[in-house]
Amino acid sequence: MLPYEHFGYIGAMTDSPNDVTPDRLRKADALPPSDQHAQQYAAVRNAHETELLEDYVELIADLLEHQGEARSTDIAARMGVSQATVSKTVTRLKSLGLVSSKPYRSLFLTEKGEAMAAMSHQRHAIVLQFLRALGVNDRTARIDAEGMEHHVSQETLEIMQRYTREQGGRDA
Amino acid sequence: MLPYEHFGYIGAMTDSPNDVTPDRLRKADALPPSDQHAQQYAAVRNAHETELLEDYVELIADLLEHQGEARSTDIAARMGVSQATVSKTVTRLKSLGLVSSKPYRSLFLTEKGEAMAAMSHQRHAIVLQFLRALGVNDRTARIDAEGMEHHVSQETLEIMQRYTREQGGRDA
DNA sequence: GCTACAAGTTAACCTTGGCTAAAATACTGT
DNA sequence: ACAGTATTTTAGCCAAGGTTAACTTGTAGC
Repeated sequence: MLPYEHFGYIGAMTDSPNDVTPDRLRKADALPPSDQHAQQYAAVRNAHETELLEDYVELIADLLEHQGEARSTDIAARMGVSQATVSKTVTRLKSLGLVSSKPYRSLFLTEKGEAMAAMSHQRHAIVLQFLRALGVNDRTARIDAEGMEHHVSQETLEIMQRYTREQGGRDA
Repeated sequence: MLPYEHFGYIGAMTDSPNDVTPDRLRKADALPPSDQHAQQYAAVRNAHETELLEDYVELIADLLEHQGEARSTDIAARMGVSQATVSKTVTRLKSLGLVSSKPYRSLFLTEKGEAMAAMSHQRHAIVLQFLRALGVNDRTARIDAEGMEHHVSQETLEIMQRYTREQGGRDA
């Protein structure tokens, strides 16, 4: 079954009397020019390519920090994936120069990997904190942040950070 | 080259003196229990499965509305992808009962497809308007919305909608 | 009504990210 | 030290989403 089939959204929101969309937003309904549109999709496809890599590297960094080592069993458990899959992906991470390890041994990050992990971690944290500052429930915020983090631009991140700061200050 | 390599983010944000994260957020640093963590990733993988399908139906609906017909050339151009790819994906959409068409003819949405498109379109609009209400530049907002929309939960969507409403009212 | 070009399809290939099952290596306890 | 268990890797499978190149179908113009 496809997700939307049990996602009772339409009835709840269509033709809502609360639609106060200002006119300046109505233009959202027009199609952008083809080439710009294509670039939008390209950006998403592009993000997808690095998503998984970032997730791995981020997780490895977390494991190294919190448990002292990053074993593929743990990664498999945390990612909810088989160890074989982890092994294959790690091979790819190595070939990209993000991870290093000797066969059958625990994993480490290269400098490049650490840079990526740090960036990823920050982005993740900013998005998560932003969602919580907005008032999203912790559990939901974590799930949304995991999915959203790879698609949030630098510009938006900065705005989120500013918002969180102001909001955090307000109820502190 | 990987995207993060030209994304000068770390220097700008690490150890910022503006880190006023309240203590209640510090726990974000701890790893969640393995099984919960796994569910987060599973949710993301799940979203990925329907993402492309949603993008297609949404685009087809837009084309039907704005140009009267949805031809695969246009889809290919707007998605920035070859026609062969569109053809293959459309075959999949048909087998899922989302799209209908006779060979070599223009595409239509089934009821199921329309339902999905409507939901997708609303979600997209909410996220896009939210980002703009936050103060994100239009162009950036479009790109971010395209990527984020599939990862935003019902709960967060409602909060975004509320925020947009309040914010929209404020400067109207 | 035929010819030429545009649009759609099919075939053959690639990479990624899953899986299971089996083999190789490392670790642990007696 | 070595037997048994746990971990990691490898092999072989699959589907999705891309590609190019070749083929089919549709449509316009003369």
